[in-house]
Amino acid sequence: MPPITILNVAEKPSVARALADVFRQSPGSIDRPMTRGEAAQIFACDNVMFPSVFRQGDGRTIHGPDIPHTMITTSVRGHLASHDFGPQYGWSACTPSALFEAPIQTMYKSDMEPLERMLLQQVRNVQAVVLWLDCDREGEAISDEVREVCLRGSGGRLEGRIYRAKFSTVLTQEIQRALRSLGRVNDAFVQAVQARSEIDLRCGAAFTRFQTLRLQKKFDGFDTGSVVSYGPCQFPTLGFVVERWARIETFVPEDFWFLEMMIRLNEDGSTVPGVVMNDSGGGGGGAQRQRAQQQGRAINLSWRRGRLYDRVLTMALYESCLEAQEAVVTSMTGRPKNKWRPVPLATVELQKRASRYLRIGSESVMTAAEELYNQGYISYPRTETEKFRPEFEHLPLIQSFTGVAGVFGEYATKLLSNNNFQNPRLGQNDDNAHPPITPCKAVEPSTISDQTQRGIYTLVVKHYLACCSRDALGKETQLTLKIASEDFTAKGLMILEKNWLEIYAPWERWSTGQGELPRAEVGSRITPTALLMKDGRTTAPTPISEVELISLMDRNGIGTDATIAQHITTIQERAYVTKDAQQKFLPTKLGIALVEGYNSMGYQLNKPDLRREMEFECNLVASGQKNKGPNYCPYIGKNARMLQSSKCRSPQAR
DNA sequence: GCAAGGTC
Repeated sequence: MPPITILNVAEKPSVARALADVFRQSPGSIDRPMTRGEAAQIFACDNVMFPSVFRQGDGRTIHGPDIPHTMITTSVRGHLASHDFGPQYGWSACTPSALFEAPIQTMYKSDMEPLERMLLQQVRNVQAVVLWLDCDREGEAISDEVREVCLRGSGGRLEGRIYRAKFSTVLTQEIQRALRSLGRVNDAFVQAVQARSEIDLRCGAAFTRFQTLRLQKKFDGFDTGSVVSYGPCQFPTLGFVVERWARIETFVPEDFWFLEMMIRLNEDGSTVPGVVMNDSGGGGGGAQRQRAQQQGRAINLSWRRGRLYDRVLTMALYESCLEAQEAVVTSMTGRPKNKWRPVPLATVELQKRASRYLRIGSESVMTAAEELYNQGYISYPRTETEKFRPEFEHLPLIQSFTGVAGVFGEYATKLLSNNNFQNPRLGQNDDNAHPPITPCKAVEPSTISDQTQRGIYTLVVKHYLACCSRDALGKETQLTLKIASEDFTAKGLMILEKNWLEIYAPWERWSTGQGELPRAEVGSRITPTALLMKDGRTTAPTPISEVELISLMDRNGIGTDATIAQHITTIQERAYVTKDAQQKFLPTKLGIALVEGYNSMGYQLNKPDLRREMEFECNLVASGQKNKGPNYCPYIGKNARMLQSSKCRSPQAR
């Protein structure tokens, strides 16, 4: 087979650049100057030794021997196509529920048109196309969009010559492997994404119009400029905020009682003698107790039962303890305890940690991270990956930090000496498209002028160095005493080696409680210096924090790592929730009214279940068990029926 | 004037 020209298309410029670098490194290849079109960079390289790609008569893809190809490499920027209803389905042109049936048009928005033109032009001169879009479901759908444009541009000439590469990292070996095992676009994945997209558009637009128009009609002076939007992700997000608020509103405080014990022990573990509990002050007891109270170390023990909501019962137990006078040491344990270093950093965890440590909102985190990524400070910031590939070279990266002044330099130097470096732990998730979020450039944070970016960069570096460190080591001692029928315990920790906690200070600490406890002998008797019955009252939960909100969304599959922050911003922009001075979220009247309005009609739209059901259905489509046919979606049916139901038609009557 | 998903 003669040498051919192959067009390689990536999902984003960074991957295109990395791919082009791999092609360039092929021995004997001849690099052509990069052209920068109006839409994207286009890299060209002649004489690249790679497997020849072609299709057999039966449609199967096989690879031929390595022969020199010309590789043209470029990228799109996410989705090429967008979808909307036609002009005849404008706001005033139809009833909202008509949107469940209305035809949907595919178009290329103005910012994507130049990319479309570029692809149309490039395919004229190539004999094959390889799609290097991210290897996730959304990437498959974008592959389909690119494929469609390429077929159109080639007038069908490239039919059967458009291939899908499956790769998880842009490294020479992986790219060669991918070229030897080229496949086709997975149509089931594409259908699943299209189904999800169509449902989101139909439901979102229909309900948004319904709510907006209905509320405008119903309330005088309703701000006509604002939209009362509904979305399958924004609504459950609002639901989490309202749910917490409702728990606070309906909270009823409860009284509780508990016992507390204090003892004194000498550091060698021996008991402090002569302490009389419950002493009335008569005789020599008072002076004796005073002396004893200055000896040894005071240790607080907490009640094994925690708390009781029954005063009389607590009182009875308390009295039995007072009567018993003496406590017996029932166990004394000391065991090594480690505090594990974190797993490599993914997007959602970055957002949570930035909120917790730096009080930066998730949307600002992503803006700053994006900017840091564009300037080459950190790796791609939108990833689920929590494990490094085995070939990742940690030592050179850590080495690059040894030259940085300040804590980074000092810690990196330490990490490289005395075998301190440890390969990072493997987290659970992997999007098979990107590495975990990692620093790419070693600098002193003070050289970054933007405060938010500086904070995020510092966090990424500290987290990475912590990942490459040893676990923190400690020794935990636990002392248990029994008095009458009741058990009391005290825990103490001694930190032996801080390791990763050293670089993660001051954000991460390890509470040592009362420090290492003196070793008391099992069976020895101790008279407490105090035994108290205390009371307390349960307090209402606080409004939901951003960290909690992100966790709930993540756990319930509301949004993705790249969109969670956007949904949180949306419900603020729509004036459904506000953020208070403590960075906690409270629903507005409008937000509460929307959730409770649907609830009172019997529709739990605030719950994440609807989204989960829909994702489940889409998974069936992705695995080929279901079709995205005309009647593919009970979700749409359910929602259409709801909007057409009498409850939604005449809310005034209710 | 609507969604959520990519990416910048």
